Amino acid sequence: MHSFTEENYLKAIYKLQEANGLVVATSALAQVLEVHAPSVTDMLKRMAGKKLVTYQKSKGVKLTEKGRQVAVGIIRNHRLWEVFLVDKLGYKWDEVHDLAEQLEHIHSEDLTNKLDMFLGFPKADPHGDPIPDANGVLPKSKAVLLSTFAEGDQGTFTGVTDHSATFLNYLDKTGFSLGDPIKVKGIEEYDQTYTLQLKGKKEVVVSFKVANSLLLSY
Amino acid sequence: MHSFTEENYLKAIYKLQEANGLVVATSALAQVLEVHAPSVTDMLKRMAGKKLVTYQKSKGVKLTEKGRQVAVGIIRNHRLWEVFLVDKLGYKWDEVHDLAEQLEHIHSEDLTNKLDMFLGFPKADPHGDPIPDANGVLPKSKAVLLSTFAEGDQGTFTGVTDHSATFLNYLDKTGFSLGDPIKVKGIEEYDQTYTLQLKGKKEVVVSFKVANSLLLSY
DNA sequence: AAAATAAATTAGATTAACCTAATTAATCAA
DNA sequence: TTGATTAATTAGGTTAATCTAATTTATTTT
Ligand SMILES: [Mn+2]
Ligand SMILES: [Mn+2]
Ligand SMILES: [Mn+2]
Ligand SMILES: [Mn+2]
Repeated sequence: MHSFTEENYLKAIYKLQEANGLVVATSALAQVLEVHAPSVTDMLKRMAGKKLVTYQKSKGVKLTEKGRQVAVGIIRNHRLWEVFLVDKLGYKWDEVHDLAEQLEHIHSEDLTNKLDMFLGFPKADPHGDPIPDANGVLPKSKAVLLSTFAEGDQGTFTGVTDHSATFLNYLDKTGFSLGDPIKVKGIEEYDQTYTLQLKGKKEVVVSFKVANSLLLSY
Repeated sequence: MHSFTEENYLKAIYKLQEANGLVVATSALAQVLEVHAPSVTDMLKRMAGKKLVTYQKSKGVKLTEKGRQVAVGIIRNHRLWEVFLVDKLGYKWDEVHDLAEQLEHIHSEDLTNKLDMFLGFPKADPHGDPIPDANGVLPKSKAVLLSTFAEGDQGTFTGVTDHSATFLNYLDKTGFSLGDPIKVKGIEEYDQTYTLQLKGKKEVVVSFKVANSLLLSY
C-alpha cells in the first residue's frame, strides 16, 4: 500500500495543517520529520504523483482528501494502540508513544476495528487525544488551555498539548491525573504562576508553562 | 536495528536450516522469499558483513549465533501475536498468519515480554507451534506425523505441518480441533487412506496427504 | 572424463529515500 | 525598491534492495 515513510509524511502534514494554516511549508516538514529540506521536496513530488497531496512549487503542500483519509487512519491506529498498551499491557502514559509509532503502520482495517472493539470503543487515548472513528471522523475537542482560566474557574483535566515523557512524568509526580477536577485558586500577577486545587483538596503551584500545556473541559 | 528485509531473510534461513540440512542454498531462499537468486546473493554478502550469517561463495549460508538469536526472537514475536489475535481479538487460526508477519517486526523486547505475560505465557501458538522463551530457547516438539501411525494407534492432535488457510479450513470443516484425541481405526492398503475416530466418536476418512500434515503427540 | 544441465555469481540497471553543495525564489528591512 | 536574509529547489551522489542478462561454478549424466 503506502510505505512507512509516506505515512509519516502524511501524518506530519496533517498535524501541521491542523496546528497552523492550510498549507504546510517544506521547512516545517523537514524539522518535524528530522530530514533535510531537499529530501522533503523530493518526497512531496512523489506523493503528489500519487495524488496524496497537492504540491505547488515553492508554495507548500496540502493533503488531498485521499491523503487526509490515510493520515487520519494512521492517527486512529496510533491512539488505539496506545490505549491497548496502557489498558491491557500495563504501560504508563509516558512510555507508549514510540511503540505506537511502530504499531500505527500495521496495515489492516479489520485489525484496527477488532482492536477498537476489544478495547471497548474508547473515545480518547491515554493522553486525552480523541480517537477518530472507523469513517475517519475525528470529534473536535472543545477543551481549552488552563492558561486561559481566571481565578475561581474550574474544569476537568482532559488533555495535554506537550506529550513529552518529561512533562508527563512531572504531572504524575505532582498529582495530576486525567479526568480529575481542577480549580484555580489564584494566579500570581508577577509571573502568572497558578495555584491549583486538585482532586482531594490537594493544592499545587505550577508555572505558566505548565498551565499553558494543560487542556481542561467544563 | 535490523531491517524487515534482513529479519525475513534470517527467519527464512532459520526455518530452512531446521527443516533440511545445516547449510541453506541460495535458490531455496530465493524461492521462499519470492525474490530472484542474484538478490539473495547480494543480501547474503551484506548480512555476512554484519556477522548475521556465515556465507561461503557457491556453498550456501548458515546463521551465526547472533543471527540465530534474532531469528528466534522474531519467531517468538510472530507466535505470541498469533495467540493475541486468536485469543483476544477473536480471529480464526487460518486468518492470523499475514498479520503476524507484520507484527513480528515490531521491535521491543519489553513489549514482547509484556505481551507474553498478558497472554498467560502460552506454550504454543494457535497452530500448535511452540513459542520460544525470552532466552531464545525453543522447546523441541516430540510430536509425530499421523502418517507414521498404524491401525489402533492413538494420540492427541497437537500441530500441523501445512499452515495454509485452505488446509486449516478443511480441518475446521471436517471436525479436527487442536488438543482433541484421534484414533486410527483403519488404513486402506490400496491408497493409504486413513479412517479416524475423532472426539465424540465421530468417524472421518482422510487422504494420505492429510495424514501426512497432522502432528500428534502421545 | 567430457558433455550437459542446474545453481550461483557477476555485471549493469532501477527505485525509494536520503544526503551536500550550488542555485533560484520569496520575504523582510532599510 | 533595492539589498539582505531566509526558504526552497535543482544538481549530482549514496545506499539498500531489487531486477535481467551474461558468465562462471558445481553437479549429473552419459
Ligand atoms: Mn503518541
Ligand atoms: Mn497519545
Ligand atoms: Mn504464522
Ligand atoms: Mn503459527
